Amino acid sequence: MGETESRNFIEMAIDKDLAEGVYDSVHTRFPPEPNGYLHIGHAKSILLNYGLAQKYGGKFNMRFDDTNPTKEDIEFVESIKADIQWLGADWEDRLFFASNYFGQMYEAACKLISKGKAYVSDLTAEQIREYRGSLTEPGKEDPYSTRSVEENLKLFEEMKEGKYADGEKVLRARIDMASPNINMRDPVIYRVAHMTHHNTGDTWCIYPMYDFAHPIEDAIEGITHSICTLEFEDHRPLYDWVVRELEYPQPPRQIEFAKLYLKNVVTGKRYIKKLVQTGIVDGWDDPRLVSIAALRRRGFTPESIRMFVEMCGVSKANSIADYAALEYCIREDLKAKAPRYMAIVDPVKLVIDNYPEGQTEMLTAVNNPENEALGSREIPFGRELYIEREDFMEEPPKKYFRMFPGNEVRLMNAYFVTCTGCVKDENGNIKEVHCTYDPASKGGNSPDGRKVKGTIHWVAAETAVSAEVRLYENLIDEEKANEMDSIYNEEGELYLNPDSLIVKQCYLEPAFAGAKAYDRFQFVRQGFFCVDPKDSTEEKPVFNRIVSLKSSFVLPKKD
RNA sequence: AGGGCUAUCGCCAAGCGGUAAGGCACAGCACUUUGACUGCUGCAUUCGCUGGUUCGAAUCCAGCUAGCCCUGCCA
Repeated sequence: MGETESRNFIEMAIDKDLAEGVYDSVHTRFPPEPNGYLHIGHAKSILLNYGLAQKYGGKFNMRFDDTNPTKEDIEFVESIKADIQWLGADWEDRLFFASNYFGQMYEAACKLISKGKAYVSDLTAEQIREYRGSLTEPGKEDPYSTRSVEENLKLFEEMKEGKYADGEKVLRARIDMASPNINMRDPVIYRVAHMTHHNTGDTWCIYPMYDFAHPIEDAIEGITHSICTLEFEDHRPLYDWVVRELEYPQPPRQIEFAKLYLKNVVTGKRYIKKLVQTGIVDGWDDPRLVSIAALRRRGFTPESIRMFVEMCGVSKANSIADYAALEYCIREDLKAKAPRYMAIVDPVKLVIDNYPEGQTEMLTAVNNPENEALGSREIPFGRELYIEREDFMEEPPKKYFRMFPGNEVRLMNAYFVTCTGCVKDENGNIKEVHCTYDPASKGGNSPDGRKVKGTIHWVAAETAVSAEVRLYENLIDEEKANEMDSIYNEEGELYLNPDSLIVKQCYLEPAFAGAKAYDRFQFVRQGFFCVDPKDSTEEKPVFNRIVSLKSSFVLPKKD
């Protein structure tokens, strides 16, 4: 914790609390409801909470906020745990379930009743809504709010015992029906729900509401700073009311921050579900989505996501980050970590006319010039190679310095070659490119010291490994979305990019053989790729592009 | 009688009364066995608007404006 380091507003609040002795340590938590998959927005919260605990030498808890069995499923518990672990947030031995506190929450509710701060109401959901008033009008007193403490205690116990049907009775906190803050108008804190809970089974038929349960969960675990998103700002007075009325000695403090949104990505569950159903994406982990699982599958590393979250910062202003920033982070992380191999995505054959027919030789290549530790490899070279179609032009524009008739270029890690021309098929499409090589330039340097402007990559035709490569672009038609300033049209349909997925059979050098799921590589001049676990086998890996290098597709400007 | 929050470059974001950090994006140059990477350069006389206080205001005050959130027995 350097003195000069700039701090975000949450850290400043914590510093103040620590300085004033409100707390003597920091204890945070990540409290998801197990009702879906985690996405990039959750990553911010996880990393923020975990990071704060680390920074202040405090503790970080993992807690499932499972107080509503109607929306939750055990299925999500495991996926959430896996995603958080993958991100590197370590809760050590502190994995909790709010549902394990139901007994204490019941006692807490009784305490409130005894203090005259809560009462059982027979109003229906609809009546409660009517009595609540509106944004501009105050609410009306609940006719049942005058019941005695004894009667409330008895009724609440009967609720617990299952004497009442769902919706028949609720427990409400007695606060202020005229409060300008609607959350304070005698909020419901317990409801009846005859339903099997994934953790507590049929033990309970009453369940606490978030506003009541959450502060208790935090207090029980000794959380000091309960960090949540902006939409809960209005709930803070209620949070404070609960911990105060329950008389917790060192109550936690709620601090809110702005969620992380990404521009032009689909996050709505409804939409994703539809995309899965219609087969436009292949699941919740489709690489074009931004769930943690999708990002992992696409090849993002935990480090890159951490970098991205740190880069975005923490504030209270609603903001939408560019996906480009995320891409920068993965490039930054992988550029020295991933081996750089040659692969041809859009092949055209290159024939070296003066190279002996039938001859092959092995050439040495460094795996990553920026990282010696990654070592080197041997690559087969021969008379016939594949090169990238865009690396040859019969009539080059200005400043094009790759292959064109008469031009000499370097085949990366191999030889200097001089282009002699090309062969076309009956439709005028280029079938093969021809050249001659300079045997003295083996390794890629000419003994006479002459230079070449261009260096291109290649794969020997005979030994090339074929693999499927999926080139992913944004699922959303960005041009349209930017123009309309929304990813949805008037009918609520997404502006989809029809070319968000392009599948290609590509030629890879033999070094790719045996690539395993989630292995990451850089295809020289084509970007970063990750082995997609879906449909992949060791014999036949399927590659995903993580992000292209800008220059890969840059052609010389026309003037 | 509505309440809460927010507003600094295309996108994030520092700034906390002393004269606009940084990152992404973008553009240009240099370097290069990846047109990548790297390096250098450029990119807000101005902080939503209008007044006020002050020697001095993005920072303090007042009034506007715009955006987000809140009327679940969801979280």
